[in-house]
Amino acid sequence: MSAPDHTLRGFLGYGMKRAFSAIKADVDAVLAPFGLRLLTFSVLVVIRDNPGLRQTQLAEVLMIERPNLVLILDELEGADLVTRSRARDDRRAFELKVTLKGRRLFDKAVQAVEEHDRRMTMGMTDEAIAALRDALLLVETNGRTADERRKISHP
Amino acid sequence: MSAPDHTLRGFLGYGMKRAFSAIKADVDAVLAPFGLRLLTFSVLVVIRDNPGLRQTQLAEVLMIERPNLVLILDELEGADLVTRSRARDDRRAFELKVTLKGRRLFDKAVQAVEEHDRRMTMGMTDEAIAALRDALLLVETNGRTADERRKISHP
DNA sequence: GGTCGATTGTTATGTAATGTAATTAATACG
DNA sequence: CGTATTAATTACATTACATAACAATCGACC
Repeated sequence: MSAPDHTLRGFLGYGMKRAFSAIKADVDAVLAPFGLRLLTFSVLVVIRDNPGLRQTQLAEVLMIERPNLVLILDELEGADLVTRSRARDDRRAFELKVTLKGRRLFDKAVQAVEEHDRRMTMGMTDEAIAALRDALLLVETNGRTADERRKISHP
Repeated sequence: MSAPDHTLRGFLGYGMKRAFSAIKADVDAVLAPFGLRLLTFSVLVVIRDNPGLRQTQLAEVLMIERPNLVLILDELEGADLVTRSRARDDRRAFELKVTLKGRRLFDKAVQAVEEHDRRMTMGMTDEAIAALRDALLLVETNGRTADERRKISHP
């Protein structure tokens, strides 16, 4: 009687993978008309929130490696959504800002993603949504803690 | 005062990405000593649950494309964990089974992943864990529903 | 009973999202 | 000043996917 993936569904990691893959497909589809995807949108949001941020800091916030940002920023800069300008006090670094065009796109994209979020949480109460957010943060923390432990024991 | 990713954290998709990435890193680390990763472990679990399953059905359960299963099964077969045997009633198809060695590894890996799950949900009540599972399933369903809608309107 | 469309597994190939190592330019500091 | 460090970049590898095309086989139909 049980579904063919009954046992597999018992593991949290698999459930997360399936849920993430579904929500990512939807958010990417929602962002496609703006020429964005989850990753580039995330970059845009963080720069919008922190004008003048440098690439290293941005990479740190997003927990991705610096080299991976280069192409993403090339893309956003090429689309005239963000600018890289050399920092006056440190000529190695670039200060990142969102252009006017980027801000306009950002506003529309945010609206679309908020709508998407509402669709993804359809059928949940506000409390349940808040509980989900809390749970995701806790899992992330627990996962990162385990990761730290690993890096310390195998340095 | 707000964190540099304050706005970004407001979006569910990003929270899911971060949580999934953290839990995946941990489960992969947990499975590494067994020569497995989340993906190969998932395949092993489904075959263990459904002996005689065929590749097409397996791909359907896991929602991955048939070609991508080929290398994974080569890997598991090469490690003597699963067998492919031609189906008697359809000589195009293979029936998949877990070997004795595979079953032994499976038992140990399952224990390790259950322990990992407990670590990832540390700090949550049983009710909160159940609520998280329900929420993930709902998000997955909502995401897939949206996907269907897209495929119907743009066929 | 032979032909043809569909299906099974496979090969070849492409892409997105990650990671590491090495390079260059600029800074920091003893 | 010179040496180590840091910022961004380049080059490259890997993992997890997807699509297209193909050979063998099946099944249905005339």
